[in-house]
Amino acid sequence: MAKTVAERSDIVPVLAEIFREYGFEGASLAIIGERTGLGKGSLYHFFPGGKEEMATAVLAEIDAWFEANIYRVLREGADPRAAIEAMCRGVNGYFHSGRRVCLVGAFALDNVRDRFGNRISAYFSDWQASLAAALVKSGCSAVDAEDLAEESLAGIQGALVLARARGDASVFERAMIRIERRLLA
Amino acid sequence: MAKTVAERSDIVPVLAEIFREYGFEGASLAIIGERTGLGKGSLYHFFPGGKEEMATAVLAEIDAWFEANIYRVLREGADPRAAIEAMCRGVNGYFHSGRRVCLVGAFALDNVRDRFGNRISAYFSDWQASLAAALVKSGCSAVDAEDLAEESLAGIQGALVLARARGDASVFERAMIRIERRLLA
DNA sequence: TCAAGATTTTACCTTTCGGTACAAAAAGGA
DNA sequence: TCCTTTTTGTACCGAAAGGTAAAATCTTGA
Repeated sequence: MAKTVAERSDIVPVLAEIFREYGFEGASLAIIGERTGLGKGSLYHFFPGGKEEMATAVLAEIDAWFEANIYRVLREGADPRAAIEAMCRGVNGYFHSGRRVCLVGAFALDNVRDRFGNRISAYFSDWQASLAAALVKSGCSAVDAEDLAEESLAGIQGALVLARARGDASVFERAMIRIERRLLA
Repeated sequence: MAKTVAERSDIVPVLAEIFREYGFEGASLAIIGERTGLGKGSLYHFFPGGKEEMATAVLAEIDAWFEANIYRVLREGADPRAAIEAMCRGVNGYFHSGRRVCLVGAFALDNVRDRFGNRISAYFSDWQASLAAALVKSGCSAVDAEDLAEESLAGIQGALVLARARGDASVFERAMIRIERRLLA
């Protein structure tokens, strides 16, 4: 197999950032080509399915990152409180303290939701389930854990919306502090 | 002035629903024409500025609705606790208990945010300010009121994202109950 | 009734969209 | 080396996008 000048795995993060900035429909092949430095030929060589396959790859990578860095720690970490703290730190870093948008959330509000419905739904389900698991380990009842996890996820997503709407990332940082405090209470 | 068969004011709500469903870019003139029953000629007669003017009109109408039905009551209502309860009821109705998306929030995450930045930003600022005003009247400190209002708005927006992502409107209803309880505590 | 304005129909324009075809070019292994 | 496979460049396609122009039709007040 020929050595790839540009690996598929190198392109996916660039695609992710493009989709975050322009949305699925707004990310034209012209923009994608420009930002990745790849012509249509190369793009369709790596992603024969076109934009849809690109977005699927991006969502898969996001899913893998959260699974490895957030969900697994929450589910399997020895110290649940430490895992929750790590989640808050990790999430804050991932969203660049509120300056970066959640692609999954943006897709959920967009009309592409139907196309990627399963992945979008799974992203939040997995997150909520693993967070609730950590909360149960730290002494919560199962019902309270589910409820608190759901509230926290909504708080995060909403804070990202608000931060972006007002052009003020500090909204997100304040939200994360509130959420962490409540999760550890 | 000739009697208008279809008033501009009759079209705006239809446009709003279209933008909610398809987003700004996704709402093509073909779809708009089909759903409003108006040809391009009529559309450009009422909205010479094209899609941009349509979206501006929709945002203005949303703003007017919230000002008349939510913000004003919060600011000027005699009983702040009753005003907060009315807000929760009104918001729950407006978003169809979570089955309807917040257009302003969706625009905020979209790449059209820059184009309508002022209106998007004002929507949330006005909401937060009026809610905080009601909280202060009900005994909150100014700082706590701002913080609690911000948290509530984020909770609402996040719940709309989650409800849409999981295709489960009950997420939103649970969130509204939590938020109302906390606002009245 | 009739002129003036408001509204709609129809046809058309340019640009850009996602996607395809295919040949040229690299790259690697034998 | 040379043959195979992988990767890229270029040209092209039909469809759909947003928008324009102007004639035709309808409404209404005088």
